[in-house]
Amino acid sequence: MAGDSSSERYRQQRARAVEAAASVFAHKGYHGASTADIAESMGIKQGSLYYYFKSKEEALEEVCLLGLRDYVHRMELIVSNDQPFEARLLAVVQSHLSGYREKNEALKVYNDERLYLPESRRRRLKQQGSHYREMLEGMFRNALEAGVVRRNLDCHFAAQSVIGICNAMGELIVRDPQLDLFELTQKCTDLLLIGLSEH
Amino acid sequence: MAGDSSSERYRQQRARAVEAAASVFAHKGYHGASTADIAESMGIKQGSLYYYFKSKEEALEEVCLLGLRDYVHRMELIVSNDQPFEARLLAVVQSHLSGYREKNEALKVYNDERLYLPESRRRRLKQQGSHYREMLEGMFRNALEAGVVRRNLDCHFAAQSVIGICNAMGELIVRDPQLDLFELTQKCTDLLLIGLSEH
Amino acid sequence: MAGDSSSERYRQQRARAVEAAASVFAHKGYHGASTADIAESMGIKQGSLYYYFKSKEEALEEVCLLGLRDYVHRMELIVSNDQPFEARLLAVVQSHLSGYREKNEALKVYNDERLYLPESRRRRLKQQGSHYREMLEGMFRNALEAGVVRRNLDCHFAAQSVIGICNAMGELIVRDPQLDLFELTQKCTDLLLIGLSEH
Amino acid sequence: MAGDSSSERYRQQRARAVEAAASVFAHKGYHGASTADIAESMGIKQGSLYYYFKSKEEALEEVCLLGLRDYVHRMELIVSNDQPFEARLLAVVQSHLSGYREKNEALKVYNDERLYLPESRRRRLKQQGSHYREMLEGMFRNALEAGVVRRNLDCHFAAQSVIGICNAMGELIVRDPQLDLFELTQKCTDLLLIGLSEH
DNA sequence: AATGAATGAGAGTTCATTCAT
DNA sequence: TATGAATGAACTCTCATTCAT
Repeated sequence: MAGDSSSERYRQQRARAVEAAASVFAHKGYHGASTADIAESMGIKQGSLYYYFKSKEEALEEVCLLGLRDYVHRMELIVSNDQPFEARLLAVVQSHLSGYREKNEALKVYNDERLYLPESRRRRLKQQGSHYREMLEGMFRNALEAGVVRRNLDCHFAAQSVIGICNAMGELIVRDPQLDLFELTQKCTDLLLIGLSEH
Repeated sequence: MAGDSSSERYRQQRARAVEAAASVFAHKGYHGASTADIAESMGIKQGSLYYYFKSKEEALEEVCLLGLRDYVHRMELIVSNDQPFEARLLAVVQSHLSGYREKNEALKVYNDERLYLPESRRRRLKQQGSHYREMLEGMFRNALEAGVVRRNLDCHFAAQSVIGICNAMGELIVRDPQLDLFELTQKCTDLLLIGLSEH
Repeated sequence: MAGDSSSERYRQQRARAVEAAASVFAHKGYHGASTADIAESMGIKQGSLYYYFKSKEEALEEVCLLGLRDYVHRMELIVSNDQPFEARLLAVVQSHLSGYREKNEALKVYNDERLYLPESRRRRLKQQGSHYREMLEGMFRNALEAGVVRRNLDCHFAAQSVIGICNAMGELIVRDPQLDLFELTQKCTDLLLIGLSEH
Repeated sequence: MAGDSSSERYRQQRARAVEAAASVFAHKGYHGASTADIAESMGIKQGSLYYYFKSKEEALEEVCLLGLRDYVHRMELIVSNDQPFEARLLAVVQSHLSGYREKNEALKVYNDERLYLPESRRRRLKQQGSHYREMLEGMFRNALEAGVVRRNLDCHFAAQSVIGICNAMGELIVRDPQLDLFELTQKCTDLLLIGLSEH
């Protein structure tokens, strides 16, 4: 009745495992978290975790992948849209910041812990991550051609700054669940567009 | 003869130990680094480290403190100076970014690893850290009164953004030792002051 | 209709399980092999193995028993036959060596791994194993009475030697599937009968 | 006073560790033995074992190396000696059999467990092991030229047989500490030289 | 001031085993 | 008859820490 019950259950539980790992890694860091923590957080015993992951490292990789997935996907939507630069930038910031709320902690883990993955595992991540930054850079290059950003703008630097600011806000967002994301998004976009000074 | 030779030597070695710990923590993270790593990096044996630190945790605390010390001190100098806002902001950014180069890796450790300290140990750090942010906020409030920044500016957010952008650049700086700090400082300050857009 | 189908199937599958275990134990050793290895080797899942064995230990016992069964049986045939000593010895060697090929790996497992069985389980094996050696010893005693072997021969030692040489060859046989068993059998028998020296 | 005390102690303890490992592996097999068993057998705690070995595998390698060392060395002496073939063969057998007594269990471990070492680690062993068999083979080739062994003798097979018989006796020797090695050596040599039959 | 040796707690991982389905 | 899921004990290995010297 309920569909492919056999592997369906597995997929569900594995998804739960990834989320549990995301949450634990986000709060304790990769090395600070134990597999027992993860297991407990999803209500199974430590050894059982290995039914879903071959290793702790694989768990980290999955979490990072999850963190990136929607994030990259949304960027693709934004870039393929036909809106003015300012609107796009707002969308980027909004997507990034809201990521910290919804997609709970996986994105934070990607930002903070991905370096603990061995080079081999990081490759897939890098592709997606670079893709993201390149799309952002491309957006700035378009804006440059359109004359809506400063002529001397270093697009690589600009992309990095957007990401940097958003990440800095991530700390605040995760720590304070009451924070008004709408307002924060505005402020970030304003800062990026017109800076802090009076005209 | 040559001064208080016995305890002088101790102070020197202990300073070396803190630096060694800073370097190792910066590269491997607190949990990823072992006391053996630290000892080796300063040319002594694992056990000997405990002559200088009571525990690994204490080492982390010392590193964080070191990371903050000059950083805060330089901010105090900047704030007490009588220069225009733009020059001060530039000085802040410059101080922050150059910190990643000179003051070795202690600042990076403070940023990335301080959360692994238990609440009790974090108190002293918080004082200094808050002090820093408050000085920065104060700087913005002064600028607000002087009318050189936007009337609706959220000073707390502004301070956070400055720190966030600088931290984001830290990644780049640590990774690429050839990077031109002067140029980067300019770009950051420009971004913060006038944003990315044309006018 | 086609016979007692239900339990017939069971018997077949169980036989397959014993053979699978034999193969895996022979290649990886008892402790080096996992129940998952065995299950995989017969195309079922780990848990299903317990439908055929109560424990891994029981599997080892069954394998050893299998390894001995035909081996002992053939010895019985040889001993009950009315041939001259030389022919009988040849037959023994042939039976032993070909055992490594045909009766797959169960005999090798008996030789190498039986010691991991607890005393209680080893009892049945010992009976059969001793029986084998005693038949061989008896063969030598007959030959001694018949005057076809050296007068001072220690029959116990002789039996042990036959087994020892054959086992040593077992390594070669299992490792090299091309090896000519007929030739090897000749060589072993020659060695045992006339030694290595010129007359 | 007592020599290079610092590393001397270490060397001694490490030697004890190798012997302890030899003994435990010999009785329980590599996979059946735990590092806790080894540690306990030398009176230290499990973790401390890793002060002497980087891994359990390294321990196995060291044991095998130890098992081979004297064994190979004695063969070198025998081969370089200028004695008649019969005397040399006796010496080989004697050396091999007595190895099971004196050099305690390391040789047995080499024989039974070396296959559990990964290819990379086995290389050094193989050199020594092959060296041994080749020296033995060479001895037979010399005897062949001198006409003291059968003209049609397969020297490789002969060498393997010597080793095989001796190993088979090893089981007996280890199990029965009272066994008269001198007598057993004679019997083995006789068997190898003149076989079991009357003339 | 520094070290070698040891410790013990805890980590990640494997695995024989169980059991509802 | 067979499986997927889970368990818990055992195992190898790491590491912060201690201490006699």
